Amino acid sequence: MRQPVTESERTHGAAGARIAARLRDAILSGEYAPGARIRQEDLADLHGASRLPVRDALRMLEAEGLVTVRANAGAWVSTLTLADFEELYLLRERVEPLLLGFSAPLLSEEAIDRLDGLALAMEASSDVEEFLVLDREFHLSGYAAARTSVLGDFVTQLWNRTQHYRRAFTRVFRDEGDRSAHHDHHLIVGALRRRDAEEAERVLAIHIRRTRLELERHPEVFTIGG
Amino acid sequence: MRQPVTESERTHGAAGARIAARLRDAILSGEYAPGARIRQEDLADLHGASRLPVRDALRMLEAEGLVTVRANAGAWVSTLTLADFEELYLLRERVEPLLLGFSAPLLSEEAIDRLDGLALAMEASSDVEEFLVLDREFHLSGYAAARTSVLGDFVTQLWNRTQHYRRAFTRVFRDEGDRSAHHDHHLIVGALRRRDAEEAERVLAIHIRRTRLELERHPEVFTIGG
DNA sequence: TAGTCACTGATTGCATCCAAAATCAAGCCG
DNA sequence: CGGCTTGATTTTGGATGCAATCAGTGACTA
Repeated sequence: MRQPVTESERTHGAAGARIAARLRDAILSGEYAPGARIRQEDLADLHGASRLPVRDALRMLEAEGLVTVRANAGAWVSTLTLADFEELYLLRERVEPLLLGFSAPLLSEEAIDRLDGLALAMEASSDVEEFLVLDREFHLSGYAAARTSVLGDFVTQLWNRTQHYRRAFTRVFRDEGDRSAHHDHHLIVGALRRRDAEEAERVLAIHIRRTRLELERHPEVFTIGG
Repeated sequence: MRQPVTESERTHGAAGARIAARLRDAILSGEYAPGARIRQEDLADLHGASRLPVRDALRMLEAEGLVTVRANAGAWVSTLTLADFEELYLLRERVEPLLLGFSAPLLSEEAIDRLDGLALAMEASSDVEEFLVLDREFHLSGYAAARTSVLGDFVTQLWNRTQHYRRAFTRVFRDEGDRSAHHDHHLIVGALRRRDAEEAERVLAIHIRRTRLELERHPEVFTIGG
């Protein structure tokens, strides 16, 4: 009856974890589109391994919601309906402020400076892909100081699941010249700097909600993979 | 580029899923204690299968948080620290009311009658194990009408992860003659019957928070597995 | 005597092979 | 001519065997 030491260790076989990491990046970068078929043997050949660690990798990504597996049929990159997306954003709206509450008091001044820089860089950025990277970096860095065992990973998974769809509708919203997102970001940084975690959480919740509501006016975004 | 039909299908190999289901039940029923070692070959022999579907099962349960796997070392039934438990209850406090909000308007009158019956049965129950079953049934039945794709499963996982520790401290709290939990249950049923979802959500949040706060006064419960 | 190192046993991880299930296309029947 | 059934192909699922890694024990040295 020996205890597993700590959560943060490599929990899986090296090969399986490597393949999972690369496939995850490929999906998040848009290399694999939602709905795309994933064949085990292709991945095995690509990584010079057998199909067994590939199966492990697929199960890991399935657990993260990035991949959908059907018995005796195969694996596909997960797709979201509009309802799914709204559900995930309702979750984000409730969970991310909680995580920020854990992180806020532990953020160093330097970390807050970096968040400020990211917010400014986002405003200056004109490239959608760059904006997506900066936005993700801004939010996840804001949570990075939190010492949680499940919350942090869960939030990252929520971001990963919605990544491709964020890409799709960011192209629409940015052209509309919506400035409120940038405004929110600066409000959050300001609250964090004043060590007013409650205010930061409040603005974050509104920030996430705003995106969801805007999306409801652009349901055509969800004609992507389905 | 063919779509996976629907979420609710068997997504895994039959053998792996069967083993996972039985192991899950064994863990939830307390047959395996937190911190207990799980050997692949034992499970394989027990189910008359090879170690391969067993590994699949372990990965599934790891994804659900019930099992902790370390590379080249083995699998253990997950243990929780007091901080972990509080984190999970903070999550429940935010997520379960959201799920109840999805379910409430879709609950039939018969379903609400059943909830009422469960609440009464809990009050009458003197056996801890029976109480745990009824409590779980009460809550999860209350959410059962929700047509969600991730929220419902997530909440079930939160319940499963905390199951063993609920068992441990329920023995303590019940002896103290705390009646507020029963009071909450009836308030929730009443609100549901009046189709006042907001009130039901509010009471549910308080109900979950109360348990967390009570637990903070009994940290000795967490001397269980580690 | 306490700390370190090497060795042994046990357990997991991966590769190969075979079986089972689903997909897809062609042929058949209504 | 369209829908259904049937068969071949493709792809996944599982069993066995071997290699790699880790835990635990004992002896050796300072």
